[in-house]
Parts: sequence; C-alpha cells; structure tokens
Amino acid sequence: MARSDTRYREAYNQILAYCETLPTAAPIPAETRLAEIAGVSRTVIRRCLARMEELGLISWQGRDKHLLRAPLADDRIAVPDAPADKSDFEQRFLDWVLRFDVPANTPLSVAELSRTFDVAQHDLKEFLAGLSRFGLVSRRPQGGWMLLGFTKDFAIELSDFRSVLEHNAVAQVADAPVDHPVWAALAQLRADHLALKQAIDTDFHEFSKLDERFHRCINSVVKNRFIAEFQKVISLIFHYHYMWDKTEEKHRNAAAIDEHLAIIDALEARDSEAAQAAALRHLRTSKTTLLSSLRHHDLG
Amino acid sequence: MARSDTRYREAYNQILAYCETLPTAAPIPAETRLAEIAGVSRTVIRRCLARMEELGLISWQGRDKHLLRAPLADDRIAVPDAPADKSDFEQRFLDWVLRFDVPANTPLSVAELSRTFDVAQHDLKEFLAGLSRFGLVSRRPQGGWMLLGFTKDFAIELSDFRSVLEHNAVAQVADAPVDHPVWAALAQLRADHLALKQAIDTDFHEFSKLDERFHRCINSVVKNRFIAEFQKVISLIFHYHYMWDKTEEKHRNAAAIDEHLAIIDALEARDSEAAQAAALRHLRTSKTTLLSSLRHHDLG
DNA sequence: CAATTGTTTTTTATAATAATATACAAATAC
DNA sequence: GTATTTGTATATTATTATAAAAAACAATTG
Repeated sequence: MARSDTRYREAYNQILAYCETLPTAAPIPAETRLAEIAGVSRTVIRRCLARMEELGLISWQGRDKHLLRAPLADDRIAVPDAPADKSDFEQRFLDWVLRFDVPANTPLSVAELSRTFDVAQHDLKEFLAGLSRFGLVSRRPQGGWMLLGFTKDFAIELSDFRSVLEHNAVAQVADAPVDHPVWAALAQLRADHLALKQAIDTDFHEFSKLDERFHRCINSVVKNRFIAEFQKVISLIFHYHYMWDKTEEKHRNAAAIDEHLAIIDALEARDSEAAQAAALRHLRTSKTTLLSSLRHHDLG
Repeated sequence: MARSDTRYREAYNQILAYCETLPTAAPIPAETRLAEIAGVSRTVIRRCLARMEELGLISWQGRDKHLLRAPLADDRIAVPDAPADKSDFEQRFLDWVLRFDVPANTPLSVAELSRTFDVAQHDLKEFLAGLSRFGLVSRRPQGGWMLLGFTKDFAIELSDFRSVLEHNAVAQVADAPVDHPVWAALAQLRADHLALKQAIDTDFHEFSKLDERFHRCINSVVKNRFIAEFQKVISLIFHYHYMWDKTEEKHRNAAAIDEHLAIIDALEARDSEAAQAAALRHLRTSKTTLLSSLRHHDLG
C-alpha cells in the first residue's frame, strides 16, 4: 500500500550496466554523479549501493567506493512486468470510443477502463481530466465520469473550429517563404493526388491516408502549441469517420481529390484569397460528410 | 482511509427537510423516490432511514414507513466543514501564477498547493492534468509537476491563437442578423467607450474592465465549446497583464479605445473587411503590450 | 406484474503509507 | 578555507487498501 520501487529497480540495473564499463577495482563516482547517470535521487542511489555492497560487488566506506568484481547477468534485479505503453493510450482510448460507436452520455467506469486498457486508475483519471478540457467527457454528479461526445452539436462545433484553424493555416502557407519545406511537400502531395486520381476506381480507399497527410502538411506550417494540441484530436476524429462512412466512398474521395488539388493550385500560385476560398469549400464538404456519417451511426 | 460520508450526511439533512413538509403520521415515499429527492443512491437513503428509525423519528418495517413526529433542528446531523469552493479554484490558481509572477519552469508541489489553496490533492492533480492540455504545466521526469509558462513563446503563441479566434468572431458578428442582441450590446459599449474617452485623464484605469467586456461581447456571438473554453484562459491572462503594466497606461488605453471604436464603426456599417482589418490592428497592439509587459517582469 | 424492498456485487473517493525526492548539516579532501 | 561529498532529517509523491456509495440483481408485496 505505497508506491512501487520500480524506480529503484530500474536505477539499480542501470548503475550495474554503468559499472560494467568500468575496469575492475575502479573507484566508483560520487553519489551525485551516479544520481545524474540514472536520473534518480540520491536516496535511490544509496539503496542501490547498499545492495551492491551486500552482494559483494563493491566495497563502500564513506566516500571510498570501489568495484570488487565485474557485475554478472545474475546480479541484475527483476523489474516488474511490462510498463504498459502509457504513451499511445490516448490513441487507443479514442480509437475505442470511435470504433465501437460508444454513444453520447455513456457513463465511463474507471475501474472497467483500467482493466481493459491495462492502465492505472489514477492515470486514467488524469487522462479524463485532460479530455474534459476538450468537452469530450465530464464528471457526473453522482460520481465517476461520462462520455459527452460524440453528438451532432459536438461534430458541428468541432468542424467549425477546424475550419477556423485551417483557414488560418492556409493563409500562413500562402505567405510562407519560397525555401520553406512546405512547398516541396505540397509538390509531392500534388503528384500523389494525381496518381490516386488515375487509379481511383480500384484504390479509392487509399484516400483516407492521403487526406490526413494533406491536412497535416498544411497545418505543419503553423507553429502553435494550442493549435497543435487540437489538431491531434481533430484529425483523429475526422480520419476515423471518413474510414467508416462507406456511402458513395469512391465518388466522395474523387471529389475531395479535386478539392485538394484546387487548394494546392491556388497556394502554388500564391493566391491567398483563392486558396482560402478553395479551403472553405473543402471544409464545408468535410463537415457534411462528418454529419452524414453520424446520421448513419444513429447518433445525436 | 476511505471516502468521506459527506454525501450521506447531506442527504440525511435533505430528507429531514423533506419530512418537515409532511403532515404528522404521514406515510414516507418509496426509497427510490427519496433517492431521487436527495440525488443519491438507495444505499445512502437506507442509511438515512435506519438512523431516522433509531432516533424514533419514523417507524420502518418493510415498505411500511411512517413519520412518528415532526423533525426538530436537533435531529439534523453535522456536515463536515465548508466544502471549500472548488469552482473558482481555477481562477485563484491562475491569479496566483500571474500575480506573483511565478517564473517559468518552477516545480509545483502538489502538497504545498493543496495546503495554500485548501483543495484536496487529487482534485489538484486533475486540475493540473487539465492545464497540461493547454501546455501551461507538464509532468516532471522525477515525479511531480512543473509550471511551464509564462514564457515569451507561450505569450506569442497565445496571442496568435487569440487573433485567430477573434478574427473569426469579428467575421461572425458582421454577419449577425439585425435582431441579434450583440448589436444592442455594441451600441452600449460604444457609448461607454465615448464616455471613458472624455474622462480618460482621470479614469484611465477603468479601461481594463471595459476591454474585457468588449472582447467578451464580440466572442459571445460564437457558440463553440472549444473556443469558449480557451477564451476563459485567454481573457484572464490578458486581463491581468493589462492591469499590471503601468507604463504609459493612460496613453495606451486612450489608443485602445480608438481601436475599439474603429471596430465598432466597421461592424455597425456591416463592413466585414474593414472590421477584420481594424480587429487585426488592435490585436497586434495587444500582442505588443503583452510582450512588453513580460519584458518588464523579466521573463522569457 | 409492476412497484418496492432486501441482498450482493462493483465502483469510487480518499486517507494511510512506503518509496522517492529534497533540504540541510557534518565531514572530508584539496 | 572552500568546494565536494556524504550523512541525516524532512517533505513530497505514487500507490494501495478500504469504507462509502452506486449499481445490479433477487425476492417480496400489494
């Protein structure tokens, strides 16, 4: 009933690995130095040293520390099982929400989520607290959390917000200097769009990836932490909904390719006005698609 | 070492108050009904009923529940002290950060914050997790949290983001129907601006409030949860920095009044282009002011 | 059989606590 | 003497155990 000693165990193995690089009988650096190496506090280092002394790996008396013998594989300490990739948990959670069409206003059980996703309960709570800033979840009066989105209103507001952001991004691209990498990227994207247009009859499902690449490219010009944070959520949501709404997919994607090309044309001509107008047209189409995809899923 | 029974205690008093409205010897509603009244689960209600029976307030046998006597003030149960207004904690925290110029990259001690703000540690963690979405705080590798902003980069990106949002808001105001309440609000704001302009020599410090009102008015037209969430943080930060930067305050405010009036003029003329241009000018000034205020505070 | 209560199971909020970090004092080496 | 390093004390954090509360289910009752 306290915190785990994973940090100590990992540090111990790390220090052991460091000692392997030392010649036998070599003096061992100061505790502060070791703490730096392992990225932990001196408290942990002293625990490590104590164990190493106990195992007869080192002599330790005051500031006189010496390696007695080379560490063996057997000297290593066991680290509790896999640290459960916490990094991509966000991705997996949104994936779950969207893929299984978890309806709006579903109560979320932290206990259950914790089991299915193999994430500690308080990490989950932190994550949900973060999402509540995006209005995707909220606390329930009787305790616990609930999934607010994905309603029609949410989709509309998200689309509108996306339009605002991309409108700005397009304007910035048009103003980008000639040597900006975005131009090379756009040239490549144009080629890829044209290629897919040729093969649209068979490869139309490839468009989803291309779409994401295109929008990411446009937005990459904007260096802004707030916008970047939102783009992550936005692109994920749009991306998934495009993938599922199979109605008229081929025709829809063919049209979208032309819309993308129109934006690229205007941008390369440095016609900011035209580019923004083209972007606006495309974003309107996207919004319509997102909303119709919601209708098919019987939400909102 | 478990959750508090505040919910039970509050529910108990609430049920007691409900019983006061009943005539003596009246039958008491079903547990489900009582649960609805108090907004808690049946589990809590049964605890309440058990206590009421024990005190001789009611008879309780199966579904036969009757009031035996009118509840007295003395029957009430003590509720643990003030629930510490958790609602405005966000405001108080940002206030603290800005008012005391907490420098960027300051480690935040949850334990200390919990004490000074009188907020439970896990509520704080939830709050910090939310702020980390805005890039204001982040987790430290060695545990705990740290305050990232308020750096120059943060201010620049925040200003830019604000510009994007307000640019959009102004465009929407220009398109608002004649009967939209924003027009009445703007008319009032125009009058207030003109009044302050007359008295600028003495009342220039009044501008800060007016500025906040003006921007809130413009943004009120945009109905979007994402934008609204950000506006809260943005307006708070700009508001405070304006209040503190005392250099040339009078002159600065006088200029800002004219900028605001120019925006109002263009909007009332339904000249979207001119309004956006005026807004852009004003936002540029704001950004400069914010940055210079940072320089005076020796940050970034 | 619909509404209500009795009982069991699950989930949540929270305080207690070991692990860790940090701060400070004493000792050592140069 | 002073800059490092270690020894020790204190503070903070992460995590768990657990009572409180909610939710699910079964058994009554009118």
